Amino acid sequence: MVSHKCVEEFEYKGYQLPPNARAPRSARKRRSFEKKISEDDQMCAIDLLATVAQNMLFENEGSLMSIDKPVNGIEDDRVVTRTSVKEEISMEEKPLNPVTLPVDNPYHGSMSTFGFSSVINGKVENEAEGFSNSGGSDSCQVENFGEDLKPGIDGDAVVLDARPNVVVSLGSSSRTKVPSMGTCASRGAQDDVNLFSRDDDENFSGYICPRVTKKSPRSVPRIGDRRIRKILASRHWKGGSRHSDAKPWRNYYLHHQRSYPIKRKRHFDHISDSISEDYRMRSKMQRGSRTVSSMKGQGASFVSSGSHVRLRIKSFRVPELFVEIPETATVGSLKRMVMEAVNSLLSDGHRVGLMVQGKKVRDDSKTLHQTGISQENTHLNCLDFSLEPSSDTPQLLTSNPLGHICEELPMCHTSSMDKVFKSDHDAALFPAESFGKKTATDDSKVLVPLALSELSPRPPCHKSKRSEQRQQQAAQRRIRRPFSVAEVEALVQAVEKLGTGRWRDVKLRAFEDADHRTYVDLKDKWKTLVHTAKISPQQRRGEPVPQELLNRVLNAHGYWSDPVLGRTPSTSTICLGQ
DNA sequence: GTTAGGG
DNA sequence: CCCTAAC
Repeated sequence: MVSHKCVEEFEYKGYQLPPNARAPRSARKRRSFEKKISEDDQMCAIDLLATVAQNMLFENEGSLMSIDKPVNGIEDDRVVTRTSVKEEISMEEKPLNPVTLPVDNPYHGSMSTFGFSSVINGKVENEAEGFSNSGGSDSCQVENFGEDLKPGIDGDAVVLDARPNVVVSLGSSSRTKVPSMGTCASRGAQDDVNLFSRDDDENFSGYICPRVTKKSPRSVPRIGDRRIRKILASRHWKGGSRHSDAKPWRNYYLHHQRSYPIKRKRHFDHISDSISEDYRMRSKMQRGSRTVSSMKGQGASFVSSGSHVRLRIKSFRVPELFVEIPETATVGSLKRMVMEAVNSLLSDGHRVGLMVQGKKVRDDSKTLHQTGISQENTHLNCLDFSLEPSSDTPQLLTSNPLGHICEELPMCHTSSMDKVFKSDHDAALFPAESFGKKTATDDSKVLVPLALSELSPRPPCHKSKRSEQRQQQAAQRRIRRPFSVAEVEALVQAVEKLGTGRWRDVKLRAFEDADHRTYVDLKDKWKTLVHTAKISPQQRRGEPVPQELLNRVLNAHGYWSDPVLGRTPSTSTICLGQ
């Protein structure tokens, strides 16, 4: 008999011809799915916001930050500092204005004393959505917003690039000085947005110092961090069939329904130390703070009598969060998102990690003294508290259908992006242009990176059905990262070589180190490149792709899509026959 | 896990 | 960029 066999590689005009690679897979027609997102799926920022706020803010003595509330994994016997904090709060701080959050429906605007307002270009924008109507003590100061959130600038969205440090200060009766920390401080002061939230006595302050970077958002955090994505993917996205290595989030980005659920990172059990460090609570032992008398039960081995350590958690940092919000959304909506972000940082579901002089202390049974925390070294700034994900149930996002509030929030879409405080080495791939390119009918959005912990808590929602949970769980969209010309070049070259059906190979070949580019991304980009190449230059958007590249795109596309024409196997091509 | 294609 | 279906 005669065997017919095609050899492995072909080559022609620089194209390498893999076996059976040219003929595109037969087109598959799919039925057009109705939008499956029901009303129930819609989640509004206010849901979580209010819920979380209710959960955490005003428990017990009405302390704004209810550190005192037991957090998962925290045992009374070890959280000395927790108690301390509590005591300090109760001793030093006046209670907040009580806020009534209806138990049956916590979602309806009772965020009074914990609202954000903003001053944009010197103008106070008061939202009318019951957000900061706390008895006249408006609570926000936004300095130097720098730019308006003006709609319709060529379709460009305004990017508020916040590498914020939400700093929550506790335990000071004096006016809270929000410490500048981390990237915030190093970023320069211009165009910062400071959002303060506080009660009448300013006992609490959330601080966000984003930078308005419509021009050069170079400090966008990486979203595609491989490590994170792997964790996420492995833990929660088994069912998804997406880019397996990068599937921490789901898409609930409902263009047409204009309802954008808050997307938050869930927390994951084995988040690494380095991650949890992002949630570090820095505490400084300070002399002169009030006596903390809550070492009960632990005093056994605690050095000499009366040797109390005075701790004060002065602040902690939280990582970033992105809020994508249309320019047409209200200021109140934005504030709500910020609010939600902050709240989510503070609510429970986490445990506290402790580091002493850089070393993690895992043994909860140790005394402070044994651990090296003593009166003598309280002056050392050697204690780090971190918020770590509790190891129990995974984080589930839930929401309740919320008709009318959703209407007030035509579009709100929060996406917690990457690990914060990540290096900026990927930031270059996040050019400003990335936020434009929307059709006239497409609402521009504003990306506001905010602080948010991917340890975001479980909102105390009445999660009823598992399906709901799943839907809520899905809530993260990767940030848009337009391809640079260089990337396009690399892509084109790879496709020329490998063809249009081997995206994984393309990825490996040309984008191996680009964690944020999955092979699906590459495939998608190629798709758009082909389209771009076919339309007139006037219709093109974004950073112009050199015509030469587009020509190559068309060539390669035509070449690889035509199963017969356009290629004349040369060298190693051998079809064995007869 | 990959690939293709619609949204 | 996301999602699903088909491999």
